[in-house]
Amino acid sequence: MNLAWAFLETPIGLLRVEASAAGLTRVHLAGAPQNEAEGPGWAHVTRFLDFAERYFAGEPVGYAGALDLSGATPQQAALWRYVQSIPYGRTQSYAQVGRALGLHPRAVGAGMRAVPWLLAVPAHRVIHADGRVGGFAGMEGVKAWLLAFEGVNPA
DNA sequence: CGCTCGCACATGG
DNA sequence: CCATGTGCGAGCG
Repeated sequence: MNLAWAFLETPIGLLRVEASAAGLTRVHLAGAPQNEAEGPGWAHVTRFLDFAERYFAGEPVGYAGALDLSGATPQQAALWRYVQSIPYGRTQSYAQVGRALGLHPRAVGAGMRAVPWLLAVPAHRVIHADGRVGGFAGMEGVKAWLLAFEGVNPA
């Protein structure tokens, strides 16, 4: 697959944004920057960069561009699409998401773990039913930072 | 109250 | 096969 990518310095670290012609394929924290690569998905990359810059500037925006779901299972696709609809500054528990989609709470956690896109799919807005932040692929600090940044009560 | 245990689902290593 | 980004109910101090 011919991919395009770019890097963006943000308050939570260096972000690497990657996309195919179908949409974003990955958004994650990278150690060191590499050369950018334009390709079929470049438009998706720039669209995300625009969103990210506004997000970190404090605007209550959400990424509404395309995501490349070619590698996702049906459950993941449904779950991620649902999570993408959770509005800025709001949170929902794993159980709530599970009830909305007919999935076991634990299955929701499993699905969230596999989210390939930081920010594009606001996985950080899904927390424990009792208010605890929960895990975040080994980066709980990032999750807590994002929630605080959006003005969510620390709990 | 607070802590532990067991169970249920889906995914990735 | 096993350990997760969980929730809920039960049991025990």
